[in-house]
Amino acid sequence: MDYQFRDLEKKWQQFWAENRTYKVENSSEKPKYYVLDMFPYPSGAGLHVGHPLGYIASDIFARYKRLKGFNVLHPMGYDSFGLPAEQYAIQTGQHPAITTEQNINTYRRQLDQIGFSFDWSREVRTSDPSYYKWTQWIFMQLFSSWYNLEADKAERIETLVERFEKTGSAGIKAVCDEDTLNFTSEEWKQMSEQKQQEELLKYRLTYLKESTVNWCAALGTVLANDEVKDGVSERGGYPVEQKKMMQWSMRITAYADRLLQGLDTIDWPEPLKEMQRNWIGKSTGASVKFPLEKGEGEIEVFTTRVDTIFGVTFLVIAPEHELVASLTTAGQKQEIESYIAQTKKKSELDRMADAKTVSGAFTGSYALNPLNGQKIPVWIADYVLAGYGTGAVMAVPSGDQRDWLFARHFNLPVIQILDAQKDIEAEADATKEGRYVNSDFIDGLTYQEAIPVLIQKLEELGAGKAKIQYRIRDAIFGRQRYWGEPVPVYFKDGLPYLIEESELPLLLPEIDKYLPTESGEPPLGRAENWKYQDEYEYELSTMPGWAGSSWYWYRYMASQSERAEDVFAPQSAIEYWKDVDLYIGGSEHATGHLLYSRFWNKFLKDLGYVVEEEPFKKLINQGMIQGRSNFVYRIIDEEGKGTNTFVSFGLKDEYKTSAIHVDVNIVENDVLDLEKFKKFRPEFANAEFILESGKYVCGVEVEKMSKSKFNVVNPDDIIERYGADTLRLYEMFLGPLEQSKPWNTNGIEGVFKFLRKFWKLFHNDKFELNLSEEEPTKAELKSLHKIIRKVEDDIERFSFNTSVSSFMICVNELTELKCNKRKVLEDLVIVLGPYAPHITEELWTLLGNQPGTLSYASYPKFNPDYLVEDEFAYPISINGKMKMNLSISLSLEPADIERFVLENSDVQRYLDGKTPKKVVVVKGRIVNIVV
RNA sequence: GCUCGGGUGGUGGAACUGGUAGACACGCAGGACUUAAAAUCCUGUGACCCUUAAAGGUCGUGCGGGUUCGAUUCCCGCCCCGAGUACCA
Repeated sequence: MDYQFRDLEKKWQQFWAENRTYKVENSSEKPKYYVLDMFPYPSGAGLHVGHPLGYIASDIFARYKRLKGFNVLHPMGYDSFGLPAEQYAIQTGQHPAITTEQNINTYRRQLDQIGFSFDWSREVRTSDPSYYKWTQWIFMQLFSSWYNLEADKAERIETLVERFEKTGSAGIKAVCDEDTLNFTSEEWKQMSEQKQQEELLKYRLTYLKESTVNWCAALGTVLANDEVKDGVSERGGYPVEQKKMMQWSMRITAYADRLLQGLDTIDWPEPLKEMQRNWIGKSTGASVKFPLEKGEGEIEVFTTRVDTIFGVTFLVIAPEHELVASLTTAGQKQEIESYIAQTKKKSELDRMADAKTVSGAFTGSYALNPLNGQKIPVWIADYVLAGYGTGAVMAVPSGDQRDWLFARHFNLPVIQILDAQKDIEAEADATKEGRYVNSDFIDGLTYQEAIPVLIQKLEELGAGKAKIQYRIRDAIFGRQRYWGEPVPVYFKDGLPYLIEESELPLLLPEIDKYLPTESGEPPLGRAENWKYQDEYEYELSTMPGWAGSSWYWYRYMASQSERAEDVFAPQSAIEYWKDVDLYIGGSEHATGHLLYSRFWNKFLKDLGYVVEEEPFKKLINQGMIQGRSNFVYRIIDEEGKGTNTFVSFGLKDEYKTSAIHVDVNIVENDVLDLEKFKKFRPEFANAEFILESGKYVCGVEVEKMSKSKFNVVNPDDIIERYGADTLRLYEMFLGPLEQSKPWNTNGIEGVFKFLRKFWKLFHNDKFELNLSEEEPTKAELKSLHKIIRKVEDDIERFSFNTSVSSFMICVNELTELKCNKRKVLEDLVIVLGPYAPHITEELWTLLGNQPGTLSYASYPKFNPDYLVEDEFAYPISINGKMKMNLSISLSLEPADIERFVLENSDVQRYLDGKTPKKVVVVKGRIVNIVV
């Protein structure tokens, strides 16, 4: 039979499903291996050709690991809560659950067609109540915990209550709100229940807080910082404003340092780790209090250069700083007010664009340098951000360029502080070299010497202390949305209480419309009779998109039968699978999903529910597949109107034209299918063409893959035409996995031809199975063992594209050798299996093996003996330039090789009578003659 | 600005620790088979020069230097493209 990929692929997909070929158990003699993909959000558009790239790579890896004798967990599911389904619901009135279900069905059909070896019995959907029950449960654990800095881990809130009862608030080191009270154990016991709860909320790992949030009126919701880009919402591009609201927050800051430390223990791409480090933004320095010259109070600043404190010539506080009003003197009032008004007008965007222009205003007040009593003017300026540190900085113009520019602009003094500073009249010099000058008691010291002296002095004076500052802020956890997990909380006397664990899941109630209520409450406010115990208000916001994805890899560990148990995943399963060995997904989740997941994982570990500190041991980012748009060029007449004539790309510069996107699916190798083009749009029905060499060549541009650009390629179409095995191989063949690249179908024929050629190795000209039982020759074994080793090496370093090339070389060689020997082909089938599972399953059975056993065969053992050569064609170079090859026995030693080479008549000819100055011989590598 | 990637034929890309640059594939050109086309197979294909041909030569991995017998690979300086991030004190 010819290579009938359609029948054959359908047949095997059905076989795998019916026989549960890829179902995996939570125990095995074999070592475990967990291969995870970032699960998709099931959008209405279905999969395009870019989505499966990572899935194909992970599937190859999973299949390879099975062949290598591992018990492989390789699951898939859906991140099925999210905004698009809700937007669609608002427009159409259809319940998001229904459209989500439909989209999932499309995704499943598309995924199944590609031949993935997922264990579908472990599928998860974040919007399924049996799943979000446990998302809610984790929320409850966070609510019931506090972060004990002494133990450096999260603990049950009961341990905090015990300490309050025993010794009051004294000596408690916790990550908590700033406004916690000081009380004795007696005072604690005297407090009302209400008061106690209020106090405890300041310690809980998820807590209510009035926060300034990114409010998007158009979407009717609050957005996380990473959902806002350039002052507008990432999704939809609507304006975002700052608004104060009571919000659920997650105390991720408690884990800032552990999240940073952990990065050194995991095998992730360096750029991604760097992004997380920047996001966490740890800086080591000191906080210093500058007392006010007049009246009570002080201004606290954070600085990483406390050593420059004697160079401070002014303080700058953010325009939003709480002291601005009280510091402003009558004389400066007008100036300050007009400056604040001016900054308020500027959007976030303008502020960034304006980075170079210096602006600010003097408050009229002074503070005192705590170390020498110097009078220091206090200014406001918008280059100081209210949200970072204390919203106030000490300005050292000689050491900081921004301060320097500010000083120049407003004529403030610049004091040199280190003798190594260069010309500080020209610009600031932030050096730490040299010895201090103009710096009182640290004069003459070096940077290293000065820091401890200063810190000690500041502490003595009570004017400051060493401090570590983080950029990361607590994550806002509430969304004023419908299609998300309800928060398992009700309110009594204005304070939040958890519902009982036995009452989980708290189901998402039905509502009439998916919009906020008239009074501006979230959509859940529309639910009728939705009250806890018919009495108390439920929390009306829902959880953000990242909640469900922050722990899903644990749910996969629970097998289908274990899902019924009353736990998110059985302890035995967690102890068996432990963590994800390989995680593949896009780098766009660097500071969202991947940070929150690490946070929840550490929290679950602290409470003893999971065993590993880090959830994802190794991570690979697959590159983005961009679209490759094609264009036709319509000729424009003198009046500037479009004509009905289209000119080929190479001739377009001879005319006035406009470029029009054309559907890439009617273009092949950049040549337009004219008939299909005429049917593309009615207006083109009578189109005329100016061709070059009989063809219409289209223009090309790389853009995002999107419907409006007519450059979306659907995997279904590729599979229909070439089959899934070709799609899988081709996606890998396209280039290195981690590199972004435009999708281009131009080379796919080559991969398809390769599979046909491979098929032919097993068949004669009449397509009858034709195998030989003879012993393989040396050349055949060499070809086979080259590929055995190559694929092993390639897969281990995630270089899938190079294996595909090597398969082609191997099949070319075997075709040349007319090799149809079972002993060679059987091993080759196993090696190719992970890449092209359908064709290999078919051939595996044709070879006489039990159907379905290929997936669990053993990867052939590489034998280096077959690759041993006794001769090597040495490249002979003269002055480093390759001239010729000479076959020389590998048993010869360099001295003999040198003699042999120099005696050779062709070499003599190249030397042209000159005597070599030096001959470099590297055995088995190269000979270089220097003349 | 800072951080991280990346610049190799007409195209996608290969070259793993410094050792034959351009594997493999697409495209293109020519040929075989065919009434013809598709499919398939064969040959050639970095640029330039020389030559009837065989052969040979020069240049060539973004640019300029350096180290080395030898550099796409290592070092220094610069240019360009992409991604992330940003008055972070």
